Amino acid sequence: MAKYSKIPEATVRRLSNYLKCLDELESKNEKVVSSATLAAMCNVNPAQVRKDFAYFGEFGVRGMGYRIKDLKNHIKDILGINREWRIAVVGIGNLGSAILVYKDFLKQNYKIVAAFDIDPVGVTGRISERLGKPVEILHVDSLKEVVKQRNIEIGIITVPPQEAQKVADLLVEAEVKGILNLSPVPVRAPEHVKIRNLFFTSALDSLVYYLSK
Amino acid sequence: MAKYSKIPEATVRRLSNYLKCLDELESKNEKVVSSATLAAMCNVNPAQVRKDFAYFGEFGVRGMGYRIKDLKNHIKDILGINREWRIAVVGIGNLGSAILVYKDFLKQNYKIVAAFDIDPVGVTGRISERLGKPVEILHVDSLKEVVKQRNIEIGIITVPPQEAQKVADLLVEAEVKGILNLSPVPVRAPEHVKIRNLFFTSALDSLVYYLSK
DNA sequence: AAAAATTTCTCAAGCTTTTAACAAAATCAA
DNA sequence: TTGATTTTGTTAAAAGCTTGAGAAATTTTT
Repeated sequence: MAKYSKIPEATVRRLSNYLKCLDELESKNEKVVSSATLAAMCNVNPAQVRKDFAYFGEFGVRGMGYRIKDLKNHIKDILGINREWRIAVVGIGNLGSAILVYKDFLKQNYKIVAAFDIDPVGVTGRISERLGKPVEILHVDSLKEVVKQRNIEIGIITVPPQEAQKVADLLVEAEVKGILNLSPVPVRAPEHVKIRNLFFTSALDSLVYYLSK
Repeated sequence: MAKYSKIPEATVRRLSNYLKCLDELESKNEKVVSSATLAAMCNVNPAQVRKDFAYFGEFGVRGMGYRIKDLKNHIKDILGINREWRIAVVGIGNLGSAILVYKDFLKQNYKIVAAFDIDPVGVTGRISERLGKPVEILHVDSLKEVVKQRNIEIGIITVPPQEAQKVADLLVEAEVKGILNLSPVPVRAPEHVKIRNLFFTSALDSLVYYLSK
């Protein structure tokens, strides 16, 4: 991991993607995969696949390919997702509650260990009803305290746009390390807190750009 | 628009982002913005901002900057979002219903004109109750027919992973032009149908990669 | 009206990323 | 065991993207 000083951001994105494709292969009981096959699944160049892995070591077997189980572990190690990450969701509206019960998180090492809203009582009934079991939703006022108590490192923002920055500030104050913002406005934080803004409309915008030609 | 043959994908992503920041400026009653200011808001280099626009024409005024209103229109023209895009959402579970009522789509020219589920009756009650108004949810069996009737060009997939590819195939058959896949597995389609896979866990993966160092 | 200041636009240099090509190593077949 | 085949890992070339610097145009100041 010292051989290369800088890893392209695109490589990181692709690693996460390879992982998804490896899951797919594994579910089809494949044991081994070549860079060519994986590349085809991910719409990238086979040389790219090999190069992406080469940044971090030698994971393959020449003449054979990559053992899927091993490769998955290597990628998880690289990404840092071979351990549990404790997450808080802030804003339990439609999107927030969708995230709360999002099955895919459970399979990963992402664990939602707290949910906050400005109206926990009003919201709790609605959510619990929908889930068929009670979910503990706390008032945002307790965010700082609870985030620290529960060792939460990541916050997911699913509040309305006008509240998004305020919540981001709260999360920063509570000393989370990273923020995933799903509200439709960009939020900002000091250098030491990493932010990912994920906008549905941006995904559509870029899709539409390519449709329009 | 003939000066440059190929536009970097990163430029397209940034254009969509500039738009978000311009909205923000406009809401603060700003009329004009310089590449320096916009760059700072978007965490990019000012030269990058100017270059991104230069691909498509001359939108600025020297010594002054960019008129926000004009610039927004230019960007919308470039992206192709200055007209209405008609969308179908398939899979009205938690995430699907969140998307259905997602306020940000309404403000854009993205219009959800159909919703499908495998169990429209069971789901309708739940959704309508939550929205306080009845929402028409159709059976997936009618997808092809309705997509054509209603001139739908984009499909959003929010079904469980094991159904995702099937739904993608259905949408392709119904001749949509593009697909936004929010299910947690990659879906594939023939060349002529554009796909955007948007995975929550991928956003977290890349966030975590940078947190782990 | 002229000078100073500002800011875009353009060009080219510099840097990064991707791709191709090939040597090296392992597997597979005879 | 040997030879043929496969497929990785590596290097270097090619392509692509970002950035800096300066000319050109506009605004602001004097």
